Amino acid sequence: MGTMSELLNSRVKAKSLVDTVTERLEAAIISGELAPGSRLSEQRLAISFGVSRGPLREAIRRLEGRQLLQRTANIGVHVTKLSWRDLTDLMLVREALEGMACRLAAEMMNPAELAELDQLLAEHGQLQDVQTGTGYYQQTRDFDFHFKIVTASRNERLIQMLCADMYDLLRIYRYRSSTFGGRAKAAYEEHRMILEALRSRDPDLSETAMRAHIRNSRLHIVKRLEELEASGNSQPAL
Amino acid sequence: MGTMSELLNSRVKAKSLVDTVTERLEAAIISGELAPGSRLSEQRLAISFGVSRGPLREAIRRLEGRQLLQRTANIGVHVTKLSWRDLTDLMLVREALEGMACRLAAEMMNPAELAELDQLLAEHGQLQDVQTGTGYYQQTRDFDFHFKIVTASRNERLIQMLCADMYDLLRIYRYRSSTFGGRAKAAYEEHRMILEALRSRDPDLSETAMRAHIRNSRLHIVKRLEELEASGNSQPAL
DNA sequence: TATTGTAGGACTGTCAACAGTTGACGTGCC
DNA sequence: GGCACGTCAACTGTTGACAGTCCTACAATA
Repeated sequence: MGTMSELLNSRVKAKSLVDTVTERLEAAIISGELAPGSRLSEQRLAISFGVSRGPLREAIRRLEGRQLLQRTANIGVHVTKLSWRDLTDLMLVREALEGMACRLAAEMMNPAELAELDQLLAEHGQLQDVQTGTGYYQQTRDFDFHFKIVTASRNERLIQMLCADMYDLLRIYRYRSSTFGGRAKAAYEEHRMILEALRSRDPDLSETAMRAHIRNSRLHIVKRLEELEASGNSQPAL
Repeated sequence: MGTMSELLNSRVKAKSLVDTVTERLEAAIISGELAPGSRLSEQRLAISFGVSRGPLREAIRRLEGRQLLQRTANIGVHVTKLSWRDLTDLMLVREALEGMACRLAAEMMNPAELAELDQLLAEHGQLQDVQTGTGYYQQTRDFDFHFKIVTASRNERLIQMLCADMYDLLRIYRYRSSTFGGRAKAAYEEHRMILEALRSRDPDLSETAMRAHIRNSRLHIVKRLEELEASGNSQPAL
């Protein structure tokens, strides 16, 4: 990994217009620049991206296949609107997949990867918001931890599903809500337990720990949503 | 479910050319009409489908987003070639997801659905190939059973992932190998155990039973593959 | 006032043509 | 004979234009 040969072997990126448009569009969706549920006009988007409608349409089709966009015939495309129900559904899927990933990682992880995780957690532990327990435990950091574990599973399909598709969808929420906050300390402790399970190379324990962690996160979200709803804030539907 | 209102509310399907082409293309891939790994020419395909290249390209992009096709710039599109490793990777993902689905189903299933499952298994049990234990336990029947359980989970995301994406990919193998055969009786018994777990509404037991079932199936596949390889049949890489 | 019919505009769906790239074949030189 | 180079055909990438559809607004009618 990371050797010179990779630089030599790596092909010059012959990125087509469609590829760049896809990336740009995806970024716009994830960042919230294109609001969920909003309709987007092919013509206007094509002009603003500086490309013709053809490549744009093909980029749209690709994201349509990835469920980020939805098209209704003769009407147009809409940015997929995720309800709160969708979020909890998604978290259940994530619990299952990442539990499996953690199980596999327990068997596949090499010492170097374990050390990386250890250092990552050490850094997290010294952060102010984690120590006080009130902060938000920045999602980026959270994703870092999970990302490393998933990658260690060595299951390409699993990695693709979680790191590419799933995290993208979850990221959408980050910009829309503070749903994830207020659990920094607990999350950190759970991360530590997961690491310990991995270090002991116990598949069952590793899976259990990871699933408990994600389940807690989900339950926390549900609780926050109920509070939100009780306070009259009639669910902004994301 | 299944009420009149659905018929009234359901929009008339205004299927675009792209939609029909997508379906046709998908079917061709799943059925093996388009061999895995084979390159497909846009021009020829467009002519054989009787459409222009535009819609065809958009259909390709969609399947590309669903990982059924892969495109390399300026070279062309290839039907995704799944290695045996990919198959086992896929089965691990399926084990995780369907375990979760079965867990949820244990809580959500209504008596009618349980009765349906019961009848389905009763029919299976009377089939010749199941009784002798040597038959193939037709995948269609197997899928029927799993399909019903997954649907009962009431988790739209899970249903989409398993019933649409995952089963499609797995179906590819059906036409290429007899890998799944020779486990009819065992599979049937496992199905019965799953049903019993569901009937007792025990989430943990239900998940465990389903995961064991899929894990056994995976191990069986691995064993068959090893036999195949030992017999000099140097993995046709599907 | 509520409903129906109609015209206009904007947009999507589709197609045909052009430009750029790739891979293969054949030629010439060592 | 083998290797390098140049040419060519086929294909992909992209564009612009045309046809068909839907939505909106407004007018007419009961």
